[in-house]
Amino acid sequence: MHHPAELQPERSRLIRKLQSVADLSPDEQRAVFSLPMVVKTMAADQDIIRVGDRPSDCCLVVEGFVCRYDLMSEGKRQILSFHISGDIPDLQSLFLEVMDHSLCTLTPCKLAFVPHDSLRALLRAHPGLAAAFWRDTLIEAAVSREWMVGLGHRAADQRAAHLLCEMLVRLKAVGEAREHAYELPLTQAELGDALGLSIAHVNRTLQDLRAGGLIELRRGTLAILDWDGLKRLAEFDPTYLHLRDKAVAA
Amino acid sequence: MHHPAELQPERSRLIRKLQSVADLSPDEQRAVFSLPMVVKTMAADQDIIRVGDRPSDCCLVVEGFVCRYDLMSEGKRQILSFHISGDIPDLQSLFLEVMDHSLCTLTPCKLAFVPHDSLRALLRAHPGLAAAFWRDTLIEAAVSREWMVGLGHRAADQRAAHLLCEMLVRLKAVGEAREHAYELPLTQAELGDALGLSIAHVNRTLQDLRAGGLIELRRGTLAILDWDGLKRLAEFDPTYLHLRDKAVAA
DNA sequence: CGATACGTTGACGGAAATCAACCCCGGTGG
DNA sequence: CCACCGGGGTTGATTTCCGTCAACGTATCG
Repeated sequence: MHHPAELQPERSRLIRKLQSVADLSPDEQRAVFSLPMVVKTMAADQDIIRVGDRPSDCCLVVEGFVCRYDLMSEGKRQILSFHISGDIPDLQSLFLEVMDHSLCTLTPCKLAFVPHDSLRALLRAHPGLAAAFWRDTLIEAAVSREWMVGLGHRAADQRAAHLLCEMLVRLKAVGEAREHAYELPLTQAELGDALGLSIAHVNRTLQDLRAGGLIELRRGTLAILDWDGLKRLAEFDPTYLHLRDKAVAA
Repeated sequence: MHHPAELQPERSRLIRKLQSVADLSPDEQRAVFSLPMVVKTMAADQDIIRVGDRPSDCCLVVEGFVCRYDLMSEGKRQILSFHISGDIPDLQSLFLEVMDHSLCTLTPCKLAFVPHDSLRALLRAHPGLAAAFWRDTLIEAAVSREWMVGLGHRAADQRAAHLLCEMLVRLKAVGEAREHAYELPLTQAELGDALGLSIAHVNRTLQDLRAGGLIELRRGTLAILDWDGLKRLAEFDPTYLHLRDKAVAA
């Protein structure tokens, strides 16, 4: 039986992502191709799962931007991570019954839902895949730590610059970015919720980056004009993303 | 062959910790008891592993406080997590070759080093243990996210209060705390590096908490005088720690 | 006993929050 | 067709939390 990639866009996104993180054997790739999944499209700003839910599926992002977030009293929102094509942001629900944060779409999205049972069977049958997924959750944890460093100790412009660097490298790793440009369909309010900054200050910060000739950001498209300058400002070192292909980090 | 717990303090700390997170069968416990490990004592403020290292062992904390940290330019330090008896703070090195942060002792410590090979063999032979360890790494990630919320959006006193709540629950889960008191042998500088605050402000913040009748903190011993008040201030909800024994979270 | 590390306190400054307009643009409907 | 609306972006004035700096207190230890 054949599973040509062009007929299996969901599964091939997942494989492309896993390949950026670990080395999959042909056998393992085939196993991923036979994972059952239900594809669903969602509008922007819709919750996928909420705090307290006990999901029985995992959600694979096929197209669009998704984020984890947590709400606090007084309506403040902290965005905990951004997720792109190939990510499974709630993989943790395989092992932690109840969600300790929510998941929502930031743009219109194509999502694919995989039953926990099928995933568990896959991991049991293919230890190499289990290792790859585990590795991926560890990388996500590393990204969280890097964000902590930013929130704790970096100034606003460094923090923003670091996020822009990170997204470029991650998007390139799954082939969703050009050399020094990519689609970043986020509002300044969303950036602020991720960076721990007010809307007003995000605005001023982005203008500083523009004024410094580092970036251009209009209508959801980011162009990095001075990659070295941006990296230097952010003190960006992609090691923490633990990507397999070192070329990507150039 | 018998392995009485009192003769195997290192392994029993590990088991106690894993039991707080997952349910181990007698067989799995026995397997953990036969893990080879080399015990080592270290003074306070010593690096265990550094950024860039490629360790071939994992480090189990038997006694003492350990932290992960990352340094920035201008000597700023962000503490990324605290680790206590039973934790394996560098378990990730099983899957991520190169360290993206450092690990150091905060107090004199007893540490036990387990070769990667032995751990890998253990996980291969006991899928239930693999699940328990995976679950534990996911919980650590959840703790990081909770810290992100604090660093991004909580005021200094809430942030400090939240940390104190978290440490109580974690220490109680492994039997290292009394009802509302525990040893917290951290300097204000270390608290500041974790909370993203300057030394001066940590001092003021702790005095606010004292003045509010919430805590008493002297010579490394913390007494929580008003647990409900502290939880309320911190908006502390222990769900994110995903502990098995709900009683602990009271 | 002085050395050193940790804790405490105050004065001052700055980065970012808050509050409040205002602009621009695409969509919608009368 | 234009008026209106709402979401997103921009800007300025003011405030506040927290950092920085500097001094001083206090305890532990060789």
